[in-house]
Amino acid sequence: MARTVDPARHAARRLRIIDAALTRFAADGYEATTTAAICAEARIGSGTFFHYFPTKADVLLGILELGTAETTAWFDEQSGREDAVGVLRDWIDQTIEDFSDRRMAGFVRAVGAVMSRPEFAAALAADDRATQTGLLGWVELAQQQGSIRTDLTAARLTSWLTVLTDGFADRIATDDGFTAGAEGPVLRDAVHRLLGPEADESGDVPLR
Amino acid sequence: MARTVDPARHAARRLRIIDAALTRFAADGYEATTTAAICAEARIGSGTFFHYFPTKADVLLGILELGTAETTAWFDEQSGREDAVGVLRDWIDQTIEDFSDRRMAGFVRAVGAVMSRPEFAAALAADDRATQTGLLGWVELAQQQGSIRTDLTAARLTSWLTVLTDGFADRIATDDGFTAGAEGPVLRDAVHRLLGPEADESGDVPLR
Amino acid sequence: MARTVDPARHAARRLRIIDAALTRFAADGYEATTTAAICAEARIGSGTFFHYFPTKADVLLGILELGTAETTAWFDEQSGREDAVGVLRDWIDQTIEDFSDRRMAGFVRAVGAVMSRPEFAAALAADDRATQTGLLGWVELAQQQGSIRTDLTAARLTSWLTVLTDGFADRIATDDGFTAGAEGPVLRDAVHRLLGPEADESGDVPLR
Amino acid sequence: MARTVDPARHAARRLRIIDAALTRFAADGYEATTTAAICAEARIGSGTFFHYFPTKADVLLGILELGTAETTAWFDEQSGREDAVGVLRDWIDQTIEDFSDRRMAGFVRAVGAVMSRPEFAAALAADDRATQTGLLGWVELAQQQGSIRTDLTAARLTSWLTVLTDGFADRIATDDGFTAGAEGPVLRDAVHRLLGPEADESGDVPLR
DNA sequence: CATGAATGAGTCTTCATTCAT
DNA sequence: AATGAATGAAGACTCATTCAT
Repeated sequence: MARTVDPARHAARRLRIIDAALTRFAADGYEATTTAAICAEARIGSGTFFHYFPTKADVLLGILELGTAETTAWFDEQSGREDAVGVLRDWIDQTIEDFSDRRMAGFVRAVGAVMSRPEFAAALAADDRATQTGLLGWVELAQQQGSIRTDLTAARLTSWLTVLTDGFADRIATDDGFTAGAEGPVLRDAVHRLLGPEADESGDVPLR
Repeated sequence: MARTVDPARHAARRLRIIDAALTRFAADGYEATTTAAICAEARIGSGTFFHYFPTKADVLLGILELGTAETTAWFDEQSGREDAVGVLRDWIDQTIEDFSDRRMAGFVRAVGAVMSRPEFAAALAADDRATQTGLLGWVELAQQQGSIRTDLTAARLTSWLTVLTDGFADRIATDDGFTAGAEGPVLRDAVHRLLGPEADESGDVPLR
Repeated sequence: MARTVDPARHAARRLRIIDAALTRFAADGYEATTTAAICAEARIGSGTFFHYFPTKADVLLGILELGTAETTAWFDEQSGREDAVGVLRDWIDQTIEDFSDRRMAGFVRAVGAVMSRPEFAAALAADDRATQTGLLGWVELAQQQGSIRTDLTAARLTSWLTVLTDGFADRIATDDGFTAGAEGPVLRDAVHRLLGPEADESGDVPLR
Repeated sequence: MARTVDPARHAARRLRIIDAALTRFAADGYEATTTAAICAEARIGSGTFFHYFPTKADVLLGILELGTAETTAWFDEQSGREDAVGVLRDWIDQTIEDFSDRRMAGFVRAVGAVMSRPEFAAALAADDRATQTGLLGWVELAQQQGSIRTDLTAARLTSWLTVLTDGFADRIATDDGFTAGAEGPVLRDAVHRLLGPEADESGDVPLR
């Protein structure tokens, strides 16, 4: 008789809206996506949407927080491992897998444009921090283990890892001929080259 | 008798609007930028804006076309050179210089979000094509000259060059501590590493 | 569970907007009427207006279509009658009654000015066709029955009936002293005279 | 050496603008006609337009005043004539000729929609008054001469003459198959029938 | 809880008009 | 006198959000 709110049902519906919003944001960008479009994608009424998220901005924040949480969780899972280079390699593989869903690459571009709004800037910064922080420890360890170059600080190397993954996502979003599947191995190789030991002043290397 | 239209004055004013729009787009994104904000930035009335550009979209297209034209012009200037690797090195330097204006990095992110609109997609594709085409010849030449790796096609290598520069721009836009000036040398080194000869199956390289 | 949309309520509201628009169009003309004025007249918010009609033009089209439907319905009701002249007389009476609402006369003038826009031209042509087609059969029958002149084709006579009614509407809209009530009998007489048998070359009739 | 203002040149240019405006108003209606369109039609710059007419409304007023003046002049020319019916017949012929220029019919419809603006209402009323006043004397005289019916006052008959001519113009503007040339004779006949002597209670006339 | 009709603030864009040349 | 670049007030329309059912 008592009306029990089913938390599982609530969470499922929330996720469904988040997924619909992710799809639309990735396809059209945040500003160009109307709440009506999200509702249509999620097959719900507009009233329902605002039951779950007080504003449109909150869905985006919800997505970003989810992403941040996943990143944090992933790194938590790795804790205890000894093979720093292995963790970094697994992280790259994870990134490639994430971007195999083309929506993801599109989404990353889409939200790039809303960084200017403070509400989003904070969430994006938190997301970035989760990745940077998560990586930093392993980069440091890899350096201590002598597995990777030490001429740059661990922090800078970490930033440069994201340079590669962000550029990878950009390219997937831009270029139909560039897919995570086909170019993933090159990404692995590129990271390897980036982290490799500083060159001995050997001879005739290109572009140095 | 009639007042002669001064084309120089017209072009100057047009450029001023383009510059103002670039500033606002970079800061707020395309959609979030109001025409009123562009007018305020350019210190003109709204009527004047639409005197120069029939719609808000046309300013963005104008900016993109300008960029494409500059890219094309730059590669035209290099024609006749023999040192493919030198051209690539200069291109990197040019890119670093471009992104020393932080607006540029912000702008690149900002327009990433509007790719979904066909009108912009075409212009962005043209822009991308100008860069890819411009680079392709030099990458091929460098390969023929034995200066860079040949295990990937010239086209793929070219794409990967833009992976690096796009990621570089993203990072500048995202991370206040990451500047074109400070990280430019690392970009040069990263390109060098990316293009370097395929590794002999030596031994213990990280992440391979 | 879901709230059932009440179609009656929707139709009523739609009609209310149409009525408000008719009032404003008749008073100020189509172009000079702002959507804000229609909303004020209908006591609704601007958003509601566009909820029912996607553009301002669509309200006008809605009004015209309603008029066309009413004309068609009226003629459908007459089908089966034998007294062609009676039908024509009733049509005149109906016209007089319609124009007893001065808004109607004003509205007719108002939309005359927008004929140039193709979207409206089509609707106005359809409206005109409904009247002409509806009348034509009865005019033909009246001719066959020998009740009216036959020196002009039925189609031309039909056109001339609308010359009279259009002119009647114009005059009502133009001249405050000219009302449908007072001049209706003259309209009936004028139609009678127009349709009367061709004059035998008798003698001294004016203006012939 | 002295710059003499050439009044003839000025008047000619003014007329050219009036003619251009008439063309555009007739085609598109007053509100939908932009000053830019008038300038393009007249092959002048926008600045020049406002040299001759302080506002867009003033061109329309200029056109209307010109029409009123022509009407007045026409009736002035007839003064002294004895054949009232002949004058009315000539007036009808003049009307037919005027509407042989389809622009005129379009123009009449076009301005019908702007009656609501007081500035125009006054000019249109003046125009109407010129016609009504001009006709009234001849209608009265024709009645005194026993040439036309006397069961309606001269003023009402005069109004009904314009019902016919207004309706005639409407139909020309509405219906491509209805031209002043082809239907002019019917207009003459219709006026004749309208003004003819009251029917003796003869027999079975239609629609009475 | 779920819905979608209603709302109005905010945007892009048009266009009559001004004014320096 | 003639021009057209510059202006900003005003209008059509969009869309996030509210709330009665």
